[in-house]
Amino acid sequence: MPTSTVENYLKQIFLTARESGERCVPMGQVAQAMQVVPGTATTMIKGLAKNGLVEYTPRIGVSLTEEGETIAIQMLRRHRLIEYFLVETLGMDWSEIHEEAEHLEHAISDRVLRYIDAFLGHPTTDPHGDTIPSASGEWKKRTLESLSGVGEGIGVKIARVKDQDAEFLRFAETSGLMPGTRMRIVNRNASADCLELEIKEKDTPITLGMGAAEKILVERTES
Amino acid sequence: MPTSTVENYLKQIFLTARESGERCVPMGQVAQAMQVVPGTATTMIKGLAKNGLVEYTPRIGVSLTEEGETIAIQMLRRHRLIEYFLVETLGMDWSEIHEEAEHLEHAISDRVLRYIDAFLGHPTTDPHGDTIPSASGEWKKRTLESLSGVGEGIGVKIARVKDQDAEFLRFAETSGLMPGTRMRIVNRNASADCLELEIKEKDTPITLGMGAAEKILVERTES
DNA sequence: GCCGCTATTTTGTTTGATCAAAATCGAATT
DNA sequence: AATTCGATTTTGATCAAACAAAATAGCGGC
Repeated sequence: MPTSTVENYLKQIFLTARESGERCVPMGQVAQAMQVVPGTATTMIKGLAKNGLVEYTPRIGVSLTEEGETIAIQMLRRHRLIEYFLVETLGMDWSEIHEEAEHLEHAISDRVLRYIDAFLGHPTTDPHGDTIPSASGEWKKRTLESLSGVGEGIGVKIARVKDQDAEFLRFAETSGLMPGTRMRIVNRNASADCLELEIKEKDTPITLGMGAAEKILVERTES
Repeated sequence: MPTSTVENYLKQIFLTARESGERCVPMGQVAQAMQVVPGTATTMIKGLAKNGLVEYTPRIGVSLTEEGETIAIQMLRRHRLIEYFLVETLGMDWSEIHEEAEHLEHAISDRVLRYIDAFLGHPTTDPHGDTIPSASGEWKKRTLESLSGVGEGIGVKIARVKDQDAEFLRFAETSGLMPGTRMRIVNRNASADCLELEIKEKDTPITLGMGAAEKILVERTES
């Protein structure tokens, strides 16, 4: 059984690779994602390579093997199922669940996870709107675009909120910026670096900086 | 924050002390309860003493300080709340929850535990019939006797099943020997070392060896 | 082609938890 | 009192994960 640290490294490599579009992730980024000094990452990765979980090329970077990727995807599944559970069943606050899930995903056995999955009715997306991989490790992708790139007058539905920062999530929640929310871009002001939104069924429009808008992924509902 | 190993030592000392009625627990018993070699226990306990969680007298044994006891009781609370949750909410099997709870009790944050407690409606006893300490660390004691000591013809209600062994719990469950079950001792045969029981609202009587009967604690319902 | 910057790797330590085996203490038996 | 046995304590080693700081490799600029 991999330790929780190993699981985190694999998950982080997977996420970073997805983010950058590259299969191979340089050591520096691994270290940064894991919040450790570079030397620590090198040592760990050499260990993972010895166990066949990653392929490691010195001075180039690291990529997941089949086996490593399977574990990474399972970790994502755990994380998201747990988030879903904390919000939907226990009624926890959207902004406080990430760190809890981060912890719990390593502690919960497959058995308990199966029961939770069944109890929840096998959900397919978590409260952030991220897809929950199936037990066999597959998931459907969606074509999403960032809110920051959407033009004036376009109607969209929030699909995901990328940020994990509790502060931002609290703000998003109180403003109603959650997955599923439908809205329209009223005004787009590039020089002021902000967007004005009108949330469906609410009257006060919201103004959002581009930095924040970038973190919100949407699907178009009308063009 | 104490590590999970520290928490386990404290819990085990508390439980062993309760069991034996002595405040002070000899090292050998600590080692046995923790399933480590005696030397390991000595080293750990010296560490706990340095942190003010236990009082340690070499060659005599160890006892909990105020602070150590508080932590031990909180661990019991966590353990039992989690067991309750696994059985009542997720519908897990009575025989498989102990080891899960053993694990989870160290992983779940106070915050999540509070939510679980509220979700469950603040229960006061776990599925084994053990009292769940309140958040402030108190609990009511009951006067229980072992089934092995009850005379013929007496009606009793199961209050607790002491064993944690999955095999035994499975047997107990399929036989209907669970907390709350009412029954009567039909026959008591000291030389055959067994008891014959009649469970209320069932017709086939059950025969139980004294070893097993000892693990079942009951309250009298008639005398 | 050499210089120096940055990213990476090496090396040496630390901490927590464990084991194995050797040393030692205490009490019961002779 | 001396002996012996069982329970404890000490000692020395290991393992995983981390850090700090020194060593090094690779690449762009001159």
